[in-house]
Amino acid sequence: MPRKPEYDRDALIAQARDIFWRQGWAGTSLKDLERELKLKPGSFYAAFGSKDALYGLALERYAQEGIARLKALADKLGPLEALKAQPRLVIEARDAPAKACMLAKTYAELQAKDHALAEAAGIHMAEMKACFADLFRRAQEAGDIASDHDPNRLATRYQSDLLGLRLSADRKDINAQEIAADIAADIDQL
Amino acid sequence: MPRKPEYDRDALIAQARDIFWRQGWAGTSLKDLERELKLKPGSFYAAFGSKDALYGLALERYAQEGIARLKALADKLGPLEALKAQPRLVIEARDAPAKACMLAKTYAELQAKDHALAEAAGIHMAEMKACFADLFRRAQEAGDIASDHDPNRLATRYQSDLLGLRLSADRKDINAQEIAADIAADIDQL
DNA sequence: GTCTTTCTTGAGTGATCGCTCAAGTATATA
DNA sequence: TATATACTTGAGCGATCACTCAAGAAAGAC
Repeated sequence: MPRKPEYDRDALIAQARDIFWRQGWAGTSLKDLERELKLKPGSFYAAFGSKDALYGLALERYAQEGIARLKALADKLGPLEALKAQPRLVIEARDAPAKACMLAKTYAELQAKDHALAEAAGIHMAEMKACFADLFRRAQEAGDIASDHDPNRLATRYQSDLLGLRLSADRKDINAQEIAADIAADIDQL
Repeated sequence: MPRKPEYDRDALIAQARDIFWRQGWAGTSLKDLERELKLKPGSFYAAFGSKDALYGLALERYAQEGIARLKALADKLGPLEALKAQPRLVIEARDAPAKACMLAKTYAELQAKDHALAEAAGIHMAEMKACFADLFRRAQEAGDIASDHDPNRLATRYQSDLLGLRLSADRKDINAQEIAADIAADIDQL
């Protein structure tokens, strides 16, 4: 009976994710979103409810796609090679709005205020860490990594290194390729 | 002839640094600063000129003290042991308003907008990186690190690892002590 | 004490923030 | 074609943003 929306909700969430990813939470105003998503305030609020709600959707999308990409990589290369390839891949993504991780940026920006979005980012980072731990565990089972390492500890260090790499990759005076190569080389030493 | 200000400018800058460090640039309003620094708007603007100007002073103070602390540590322990101790020290600082590096937080928050403060943060990070490179070079000269490594590359990776460590240290589900120990252990492998 | 200079105070500036809502418009059903 | 049901539009809401400025208070110079 009624008319259908003119926008593609999924595409708008992806677009919002890129804007938030680049500019952060406070750095993105509703004016920015309205202009980029081509939505008037009324449509925006009918579609998403609030700026925070849309940010939450964008964050969830970001995390889901990140995990899906990692799992696809592991299916293709196996756990060890996936872990070695990931550092290079995350900084080489040409169409990404920023090198730094959106989860880390969100957490860093909003944690001090105990914002719900910071908590959500933390949960997503923990999920990602669990994925890394799983890959390390499987690499051990495959005999590619010595069994005397704790996979959770390896994953924690690995994720920390990736966050640092991605932060550094946004700087012009940094050769991120070298860092990525060094992180990958560390995995071969295990 | 005139009257003297009632505030201690240096102390105010240090206090502002802690607030900005914790809450970020957009996350800190002038109301926040006025309340914490106990300055009315008039006095605030007479003393510092603008929110950005004070942030710049706070950032410079942060960077200077960080470098001074590192150099003092190197004087006390020597270059190799200083590099090994630094990861543990930065996350153990109990009175710090945040574990994450203020330079990195500033850069991540403001880089997308080409804000002058992001550029300043980038310059300070480059200075810090140069300090690390100097320590690696001296550790090589002392025979503590194999001479076939490029000290600049070691410094880049080391700084990246430290940034990741400090970001991770603000999370509750992370054992930052273990990451710090692993970073220190890596240096012994060189 | 008087004057001069500076600091302190806080009401108030215009701009922007996230957000609301009533009116207008388009479309699927009857 | 008529009606019901959404979607679209944009003026405008109160709150907060960074910031200003005129008036009052305090302290050294004389």
